[in-house]
Amino acid sequence: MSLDERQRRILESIIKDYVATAEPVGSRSVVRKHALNISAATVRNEMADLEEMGYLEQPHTSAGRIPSEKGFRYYVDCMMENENPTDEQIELLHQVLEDRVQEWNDVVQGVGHFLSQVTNYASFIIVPSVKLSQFQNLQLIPIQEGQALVLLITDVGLIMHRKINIPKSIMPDDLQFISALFNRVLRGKRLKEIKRSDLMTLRDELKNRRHIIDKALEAVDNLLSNSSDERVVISGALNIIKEPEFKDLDKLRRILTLLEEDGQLREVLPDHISDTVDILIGQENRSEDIREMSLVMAGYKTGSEMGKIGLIGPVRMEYWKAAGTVESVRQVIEEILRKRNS
Amino acid sequence: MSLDERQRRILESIIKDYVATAEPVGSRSVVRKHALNISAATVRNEMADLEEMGYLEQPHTSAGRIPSEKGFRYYVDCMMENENPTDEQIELLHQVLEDRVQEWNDVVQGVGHFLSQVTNYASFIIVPSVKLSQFQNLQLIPIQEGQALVLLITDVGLIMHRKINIPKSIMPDDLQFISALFNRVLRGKRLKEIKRSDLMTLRDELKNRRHIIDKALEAVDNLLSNSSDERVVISGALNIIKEPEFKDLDKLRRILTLLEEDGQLREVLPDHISDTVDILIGQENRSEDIREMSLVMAGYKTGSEMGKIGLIGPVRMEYWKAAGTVESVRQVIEEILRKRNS
DNA sequence: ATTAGCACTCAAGCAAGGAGAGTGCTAACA
DNA sequence: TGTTAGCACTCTCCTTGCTTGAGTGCTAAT
Repeated sequence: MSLDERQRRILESIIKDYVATAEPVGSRSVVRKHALNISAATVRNEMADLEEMGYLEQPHTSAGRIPSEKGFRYYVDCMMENENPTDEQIELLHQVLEDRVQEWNDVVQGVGHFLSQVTNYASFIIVPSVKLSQFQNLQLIPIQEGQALVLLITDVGLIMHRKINIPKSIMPDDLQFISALFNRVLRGKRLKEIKRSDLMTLRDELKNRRHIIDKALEAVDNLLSNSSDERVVISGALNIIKEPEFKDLDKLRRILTLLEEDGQLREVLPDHISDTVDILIGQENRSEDIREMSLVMAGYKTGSEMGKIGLIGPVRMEYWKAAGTVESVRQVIEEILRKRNS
Repeated sequence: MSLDERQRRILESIIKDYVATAEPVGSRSVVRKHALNISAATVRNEMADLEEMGYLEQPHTSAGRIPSEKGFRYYVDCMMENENPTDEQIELLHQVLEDRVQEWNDVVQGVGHFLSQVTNYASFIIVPSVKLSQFQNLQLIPIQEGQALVLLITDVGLIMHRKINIPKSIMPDDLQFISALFNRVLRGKRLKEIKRSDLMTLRDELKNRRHIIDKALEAVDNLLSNSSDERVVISGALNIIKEPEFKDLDKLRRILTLLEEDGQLREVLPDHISDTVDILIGQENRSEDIREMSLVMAGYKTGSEMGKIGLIGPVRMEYWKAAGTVESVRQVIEEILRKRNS
């Protein structure tokens, strides 16, 4: 059932051609472009065989062949060599990110932009929920008469804050005392595991400063409940408008909506993450809605949790380039995260 | 040159019909739908007059009429009554924003979402640059062994922060001292007016703590140069995909790109802001790129600066609804800002 | 001033025909 | 046995011409 060398070369020719042009590929153009020493007729015979085996298909009798999803899968699994971004591109990415190591949002933005720019596909980045990180440190900081800032810092260095009003009678020392109290009770807990009951025990401990404690509790509660769940950031969604497979306005709208509407993409991505590059082609996708798209993605480790980056494009995708880019970017991200946490 | 009552009613009929259906309106459907006591032939005569005056145009001889941009302009200026959102909708908006008053980003998000949801057009919000606000307060806060947080607070209550490494020998008191120093020099300056020279004088003042000062200076410098300029946030860009005038893929792509690509929309908007609702129809727009779109927008005051909100849609727009919604939302925003700064 | 009637115009939709690309099959060839 | 040239066949796409229907402008009657 496996292919001989000539069949593989023909399959590859067809894939490269079809990916580039989005047109069915005829026997003549296979010999013309790839100068194998065989005639078009021979290629036709091989193509018929490849079709029978399911690697190619024919839109209609008198058209050329296009690779089937099985054909792409075979190519990806058995023949493909990743095409990495150029050194200049990687350099560029580093430069863009260098200034922003501290601003995780900007990093994500920059990475997404890079992915979609380089590949011309839509990119996505999944950032693990803040709620999975741990409470490290809380501080109440006086900022002006009658106001204080509640500052909450997590183990991965994320900083959240909220302003509260406080009675003017409260002294900085009081604030420090209260901060310490918070820290004692909450340190090391995962944010999502901090329950209202924890906050309540806190409240009971210090009856005489009830008012300010309440304010602080409220702020913390608010911070926790407003802190984002897993976030999905998408870049370059408009790239898909160029693909001829979406010249149908209705299809286009469905896909763009899927990409733009918050959370919709998340529904559609597989849960499993490996730390190598995963590729899902067309029908291999779990969800109906992207059965005519392909995914190329990889996981990255941020502390104890995993995030994902990836590309989404038509089945007729430059998998080699997509996979190479995703892998390179994954490495850069992990490097940055290492730098950031040190 | 001004229109008599009957002409106005005919113009209105045609506008309402055309906006609803995107099809040229014939004389028959004018009488049918709006039961004036006149015949189609009479309407035809009036329509010919209106066309001569430039309020209507005819795509081709045997089609109905469509309103010209001049026609829309006349309607907007002389006949239109705003259609405000329902009380439930306004209530909804308040609810959505209530929890988020402190998180300006979320407010902007929510407002944009509301605007585009209610009107089915793309919305934009321009947030004035942080750099225009004033330095109010800087604090250096120890967060763990060897690390401190530089906290910068502006007059409108915006909080920026950056982590720095510090020698372990530095005590909290040192940090406070340095903070005070910063505050003395910088208080009240506009962020964008803080020059490197200011920072340098600071540096010279305190030679013996040079190292930590340098770190802090670097952090502040970094915060200032990375703080965003005027920001443009767009919501519901995909709404325009529904409009039949953009069934042409190429047009659609141009507009969507304009909307999605950072900063492109800003280029295209007029600089002038009034605090009532402004409407720009098609060719009235400064920029070539949106000469087939219309803008409905208004300014809102945030402290001493002005921001803008608005809608962007096809010339065939429900101006009444757009204007009503923009105006209502403007009021809600100002209300929120008032609450927030108090 | 309004209206009915009618000839005229034009876009959109449909069918028929030709061109072109590409196939599968057959028969000849190494 | 594998390869190749040749040829008839198929199917899409494009063009052309025709028909249909909506809507107009003009004229003559009210």
